[in-house]
Amino acid sequence: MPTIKDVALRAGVSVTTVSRVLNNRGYLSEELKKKVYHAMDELHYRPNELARSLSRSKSNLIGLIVPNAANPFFGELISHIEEYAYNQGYRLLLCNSLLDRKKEAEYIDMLRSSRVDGIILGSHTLEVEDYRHIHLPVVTFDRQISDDIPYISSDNYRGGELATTLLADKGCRKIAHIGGHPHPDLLALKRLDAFKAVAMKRGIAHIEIHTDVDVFHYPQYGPLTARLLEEHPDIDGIFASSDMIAAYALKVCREHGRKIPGDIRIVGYDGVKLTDLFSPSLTTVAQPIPDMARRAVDLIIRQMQGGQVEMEHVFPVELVEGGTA
Amino acid sequence: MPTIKDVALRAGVSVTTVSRVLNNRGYLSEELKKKVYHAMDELHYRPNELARSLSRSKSNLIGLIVPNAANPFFGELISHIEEYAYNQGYRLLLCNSLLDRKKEAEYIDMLRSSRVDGIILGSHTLEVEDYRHIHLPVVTFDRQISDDIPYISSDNYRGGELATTLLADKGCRKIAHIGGHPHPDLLALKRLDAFKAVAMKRGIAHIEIHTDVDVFHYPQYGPLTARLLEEHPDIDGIFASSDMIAAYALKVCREHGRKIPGDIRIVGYDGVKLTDLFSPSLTTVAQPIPDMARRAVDLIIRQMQGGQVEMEHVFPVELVEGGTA
DNA sequence: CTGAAAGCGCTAACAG
DNA sequence: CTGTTAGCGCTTTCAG
Repeated sequence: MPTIKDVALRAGVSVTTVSRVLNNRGYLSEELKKKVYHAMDELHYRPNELARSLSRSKSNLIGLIVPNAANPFFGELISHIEEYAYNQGYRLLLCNSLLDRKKEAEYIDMLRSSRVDGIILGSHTLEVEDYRHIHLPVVTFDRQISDDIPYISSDNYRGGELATTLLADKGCRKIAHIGGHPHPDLLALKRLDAFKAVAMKRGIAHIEIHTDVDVFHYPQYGPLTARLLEEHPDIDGIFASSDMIAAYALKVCREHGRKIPGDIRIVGYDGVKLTDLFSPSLTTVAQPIPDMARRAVDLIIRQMQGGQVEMEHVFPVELVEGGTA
Repeated sequence: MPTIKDVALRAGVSVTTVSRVLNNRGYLSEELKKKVYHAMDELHYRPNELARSLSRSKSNLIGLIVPNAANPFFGELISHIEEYAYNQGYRLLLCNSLLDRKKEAEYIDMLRSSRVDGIILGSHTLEVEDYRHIHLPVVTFDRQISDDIPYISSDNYRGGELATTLLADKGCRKIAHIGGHPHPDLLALKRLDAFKAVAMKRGIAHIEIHTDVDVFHYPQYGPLTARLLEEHPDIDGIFASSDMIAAYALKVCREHGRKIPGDIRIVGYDGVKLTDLFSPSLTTVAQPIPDMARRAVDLIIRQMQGGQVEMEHVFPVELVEGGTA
């Protein structure tokens, strides 16, 4: 593979000059540029980013840790983050933590070794302390790790209000919230808070059920919903903490002979593309995923440049009325 | 950030020695190792992978280009590839081509600049010629680019047979195949071939419809299916070329008042996790995604090591009977 | 405006 | 068995 030296030789200039045209620094006559570019083309030259990164001590790499790329929500997030990062001149190093503490810690180490310029955390199973030692631009999704690490989230409380209010307005008398384990650090918990508050205010019976630990292990939501229906046959509204959970709830309700939305109304959360693939489409509280993805990348870049950044980035949600509520 | 030099100084040895314990090369007394490890710990030392990669001219990076990480099939693929690659000591550089020729070409250039050790192509919109110049271990999914680039696919023809035979066995009299644009290079075309062959043999009326270009632009499958139902109201079986397409077909059929599987039977392809999230679960031809992911990584590694590899890697498919057929 | 040379952090001959 | 030293390919002072 040709190096900058080969190009210099071929173009009859010094490596410094080649480097200059490569980075377009300082004055360079058109003629000179042409000559160098020509040599590059002839040799099929591709600058070695490893060497550049090493020498500049800047890799233009962003690490992204998510629980699982196979999850539709994270799939969309990844897709948008990658796209925007690429447009800003950054490459993406992707990691699936599978919500495993040890693996997540390893990944963080690995990313530091890789000298990424920053880390976007969509998964954060570790303790606050573990994150303080990263010493790198970081931004998290849906968790406030410390007051010097910016976070991005949707307006969870508002989302919970929208969903629950919709159920109430549609006349539900007994509603349930289904979600993952309510870890106190998770901002998604606010969806539940709002659910309770609205139900209370509207004088509606409400119950909450959740998984033990792994929020993203979907098969468990089937039995969970089934149990809900058996123990509370009079349930007529469900607020699921994600669209995937809503989909499972929808399925199980139907299998139990309930008409949706006739007997039971269901509202999801996230607004992933997949929602309109169901029949009827899922009614859901949509997060502006592309905007959030973009913000994540921007925050990494701004921190990298030493800029001061806001710590809270709460994005507005929107109720998308499908046919399940 | 501490360097190997700092560690050497702190441990009272040379950098060579530190490098040796880092790579566990040659004989090293336990005592010496301890000393070095201790120094590393004290300094919170993390070897700089950029420097290592540069010096060894091996990055332990694998580039993965997919059409879109938000697509459930690719989401699962990415997830498995990442997991296996990581276990083998490789990191993943992810790219979304969005099926855009120019972008894909740019990504390939970028990955070469990044000195990835190999490229896994889940997206391949370019001409054969463009790929011959990569000069790097490559493996593709579902497309045979040339006879020296290994490819991975499911047994498309067999899958098409399974799906179509199922429809025939269930008594369908007029069936349709819905898929993306049938690009001749795409191995997925064999699903269609099998569909036609089986339908012919069983004496069943059959038609095929497909999108114009972008296979992964799902919204278009709605209208496409709607048109199908209007022009051929007597359709009683659909073989969709992916689970996502099947999901859209399911939805549209229902919206047109058809009972599934009573009036129309639907079979998908891929076997993504999402299939059992529908009610009823989608009947589909499942590909062994984890095995295929693993093979992709193995093939990159083996080629990298200069090993000779088979060119064809066709994986068995399995009919998964959900409730739509 | 251009080039020589030092250095980014690590590896690997090659000596000792 | 351990250390010296010359790269890996590029950037960036610092002279000229």
